[in-house]
Amino acid sequence: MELSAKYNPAEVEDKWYSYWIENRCFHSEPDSREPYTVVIPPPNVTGILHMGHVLNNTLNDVLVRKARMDGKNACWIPGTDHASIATENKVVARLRERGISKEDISREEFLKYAWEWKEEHGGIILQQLRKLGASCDWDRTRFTMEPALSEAVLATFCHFYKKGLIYRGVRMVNWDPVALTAISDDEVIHKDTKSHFYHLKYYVSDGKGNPTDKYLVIATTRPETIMADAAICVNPKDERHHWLRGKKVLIPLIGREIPVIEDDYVEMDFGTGCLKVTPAHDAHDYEIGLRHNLPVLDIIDDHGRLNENAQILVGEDRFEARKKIEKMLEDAGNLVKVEEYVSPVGYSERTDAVIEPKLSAQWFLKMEDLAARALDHVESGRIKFIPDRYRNTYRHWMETVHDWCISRQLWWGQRIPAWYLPDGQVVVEETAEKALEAAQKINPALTAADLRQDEDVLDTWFSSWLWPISVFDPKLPGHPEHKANRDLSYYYPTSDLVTAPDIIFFWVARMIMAGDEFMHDVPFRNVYFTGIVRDKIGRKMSKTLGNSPDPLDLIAKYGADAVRLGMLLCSSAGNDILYDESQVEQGRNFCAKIWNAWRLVSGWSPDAEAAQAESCRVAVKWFDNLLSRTINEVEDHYAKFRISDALMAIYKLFWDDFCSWYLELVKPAPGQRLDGRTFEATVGFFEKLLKLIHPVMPFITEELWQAMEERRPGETIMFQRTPKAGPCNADFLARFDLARQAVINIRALRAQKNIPPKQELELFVEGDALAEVAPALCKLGGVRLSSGKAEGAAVSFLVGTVQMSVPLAGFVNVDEERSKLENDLAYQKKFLAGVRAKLSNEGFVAHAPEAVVAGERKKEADALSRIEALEKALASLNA
RNA sequence: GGGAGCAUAGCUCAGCUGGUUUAGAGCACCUGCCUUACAAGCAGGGGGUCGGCGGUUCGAAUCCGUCUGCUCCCACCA
Repeated sequence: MELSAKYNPAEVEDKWYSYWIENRCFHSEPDSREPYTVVIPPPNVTGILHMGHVLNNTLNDVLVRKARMDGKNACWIPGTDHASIATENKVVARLRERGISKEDISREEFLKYAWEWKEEHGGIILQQLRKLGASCDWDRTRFTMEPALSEAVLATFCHFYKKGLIYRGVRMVNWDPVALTAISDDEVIHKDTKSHFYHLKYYVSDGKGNPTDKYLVIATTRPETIMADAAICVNPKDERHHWLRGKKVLIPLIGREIPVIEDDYVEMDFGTGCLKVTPAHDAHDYEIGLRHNLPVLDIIDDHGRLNENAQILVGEDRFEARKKIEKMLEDAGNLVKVEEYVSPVGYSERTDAVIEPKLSAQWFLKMEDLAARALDHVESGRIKFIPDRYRNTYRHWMETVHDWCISRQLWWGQRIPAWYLPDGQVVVEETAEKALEAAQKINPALTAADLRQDEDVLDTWFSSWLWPISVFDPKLPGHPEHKANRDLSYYYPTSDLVTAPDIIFFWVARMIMAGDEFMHDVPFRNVYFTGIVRDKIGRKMSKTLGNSPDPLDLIAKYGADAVRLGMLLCSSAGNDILYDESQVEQGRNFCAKIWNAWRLVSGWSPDAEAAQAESCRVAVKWFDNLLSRTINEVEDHYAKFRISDALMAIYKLFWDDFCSWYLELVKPAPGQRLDGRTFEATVGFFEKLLKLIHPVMPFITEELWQAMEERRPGETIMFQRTPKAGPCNADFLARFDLARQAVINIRALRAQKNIPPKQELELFVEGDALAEVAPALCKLGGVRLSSGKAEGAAVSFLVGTVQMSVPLAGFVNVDEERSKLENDLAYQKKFLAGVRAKLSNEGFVAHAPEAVVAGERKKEADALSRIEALEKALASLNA
C-alpha cells in the first residue's frame, strides 16, 4: 500500500469510524469474558461538545479501548440527560423568539415544543463524540427521559415515599424568579455584589399603634421587605438595647406593630445590633421565626414582584421597589443613612437571576441514612477515588448532608406521581390509574376528574442517580424485589467512572446511594476525577470569555488523534488542565512522526537471503528488551490511572528509542538492502508499538495497522491484544546505554574538534564491557574499535566506568585536554569525598537499608575507578 | 468563619513507604544542521540553594510546626 507523504487525518478518521460502526466493533453483549463497563456522564441533551467533554471522554475512551485490547468485554454506554432546567430555559428562549410566552400555552403544548426541540438538537453532542473517536456502544444509547427510564424514576419516587423517606414540607428554598423554579443550594452561586446598607428608624409604639418619639435603628440591604417584618431582634446580652425589652415598634410607611425579641443569632457588633426579622424572605430569619413563633407574611410573588400583602408598591419588581422605597422612607423621615456595601448575593447558576429566598411547599428525600451508607462504601475502600484526597471532600459533605429537595417548578422532566384528593389527602402511585384505585380505597365515590396531579417535576439528578442501573434494566429502580435482567447482572457494577469533581455530590454520591438502595452494591469500583479545563493563563473556559476553542474546529485542523493526545499530555488526575493549542500541535507532530516512521520501514525491500549484520542483531535484541521493560512500566501506570505517564512512556519509546536509535541502527545505507530477519523483527516491533498507541490514538494506528499487510474483512486493531512483556535483560540494557552514551560523546567530540563525519575514528576501550554492543556503537559513531592503548595525543573520556580514548592527531590541543581532565578529576574527587563522608557516618551505616549502603559503596568504587582512569589518561597525555 | 489542597526549571508537571538522582520529564528557549522517513524534523546545550523560617533524623524536595502566596469546596453578618 502506497502511503501519501503527509498524514491526512480527516480522510482516515471518517473512514475508520464508519468501518468500526459497520462491523459493530463497539457493540457488547454479555458473554463468558470478564466485563469492563463504563457509563458516560450523560451530557445535556441540548449541549454541544466543549473542551471538558473532550477531556472526559478521551480519558474514558482510552480506558475502554485499553480494556478491550486486554481481552475484556468492554461496554461503554452513551446517552444524554434531559437536564430539566437548562433545556427548559432553552425552549422558553426559543418560544420567546417566536413571540410565545410560556404562560400563554398549556403544559401539553409546551412539552410538545420541548420534545420537538429535543428531536432536533438532542444528540448533536453524541454525533460530535464520534468525531473524537469515542468507542461507545451506540446501540445502547439512552436518554434519561425516555419512557422506560422515566418509569424507573417514578417507581423510585414511589419506593422512597412508601418507605417514608419522601415527605412534603414547607421549606425556605432558593427561588429563581426567572426560571420560576426552586433550585438546590448547590446551584446557587454566591457573588460579592455592590449594594447599599440602609439604616432605618423604627419608632417605638405607644401600645396603641402610635409612634412615640423613641426609636431604634436597624440596618438592612433589603428595605423593600420591611412590610414583611415580623419582629425586631436584638442580642439578649446587648445592654444598649435592654430598654427595648417588651416594647413594640412600628414598621415605617405602613405602621404595622411588631414585637422586639431577643436571640443569640444577632451579632452585637455588626450593623446597629438590631436585626429586622423577615421570616418569609430570609432563611435565617425564617429559623428565628420558627424559634419565636413569628407569623410568616410573604410579600413577594413568584416573579419577584411585590404582592398585595405588601400594602404599598404592589406589583413593583423587587429592585424597582427598593429604589422607590428608599425615596419614600427618606420623605417619611425614616431613612438615617445609606452606606455603600459589598455583600455576597446568591445567583442562579442557570439564569444568573438573584435568588429570592422563598417559602414554598416542596418534596424532600431524607438523606441521613442513605448518606451514611454511601459514606461507608467509600470509607471502606469498596469504591476508590482517584485522586484519593476527594475522600475528604466526600466525607465532609456526607456528614453534614441536608435533605434533598427533589421537586422543581418546571414542566420538562418527570412529573411528580402524587395526586391530591379534593379533601387535600395525597396518594402516590406510579400511574394515574393506580392512583385512582388508591384514591377510591379512601373514597369509593371519587373519579379521575377529582384527582389533581402535583404540578412539579423531579430534579434531574433524581433520574441521573439511577443511570448505572437504569441503562441496563430500567425495571429495577424502585423495585428492588425485581430480579435483575441479564445485562444488569453481567455489567453491574460498572468498572470505572470518569467525571469532574464539581458533581461529586450532585451525581457521584447519589449514584452510590441509589446503587446501595436498589442493588445492595456499589455502582462502580473506581472514580477518576478529571480536572477543570482552563486556558493557559488559568481561566475557566467559558463562552462569555470566548477562550474556549471549539473542539470540532481543532479536530478539523489537527485531527482527532492529535486533540486526544494534546488533552492527555497535560492531564494528571484531579489537577486542572491548562489547555494550550501547542499541546495539540505536539499531538499532530507525533502523528506525523509515526506516519513517517512507517513510510521509512515500508519502503525497505528486504533481502531474505542476506545474513543479519551484527549491528542489527544487537539492535533487535536491545529493542526487544526495552519494549518489554516499557510495557511493564506502561501497565503499571495504567493500573494506577496515571494515564499521562503511560502515554509519555509510550511516546518516548516510540520517538526517542524506536525512531532515533533503533531505526537509525538498522537503517540500510543508500543502495543497500536490509536482511529479512531484521526486517521481520522491525515490522513486528512496529505492530506492537501501534497496539500500545492505539488506545490513545485510535485512528492513525488503525490506518497503519491496516496498511501493514492485507487484513481480513472486518478485522481491526481494536481487538488485537495488548502486547505482553517478555523477559527483560536489565544488564544488557544497561550496557547498551553505555554504548549509546559513548556514541553521544563521540558525536560531541566530532562537533567540538570539527572532525568531518566521514572520517572514521579509532576508539580504544579498556576491558570488554562493550564487546557485545560495540558493533552498534561503531556504526552510529563512525568509529573503529581497538583494544590496547591509544598512541600519541588522545582525548580520553569515561562512559559509566568504562575508559575510552581516541587518538586525534592534529585535532587535539594538549593543554586544553589536560585542563579538562584535571577539572573532571577534581570533580570526581569532590564527589568521592562526599560519598566517603556518608560512609564514615556511623549512623548511616547503622540505620540505612543494606541496599542503600551497598549503593554508596558501589558509588565509591565507581568514583575510585573513574579517578584512576582519569589519572591514567592524564599520565598518558603528559607522556 | 469552617474544611481541603497546592507551592520543584520560563510553562505544565513526575518524584509512590525519608536513603539506590551528583533533583527528573515533556514543552518552550539557545546553538549547529534542508544528513535521500520526518524542518510538524535531526544533533547538541543552558536553566532549579525543591516558596521562607524552624524542628525531628545519621540523612529531608519527601515527615512535623510555622509564616507567606495561590486554588477549590462549605457557610455566609442583616
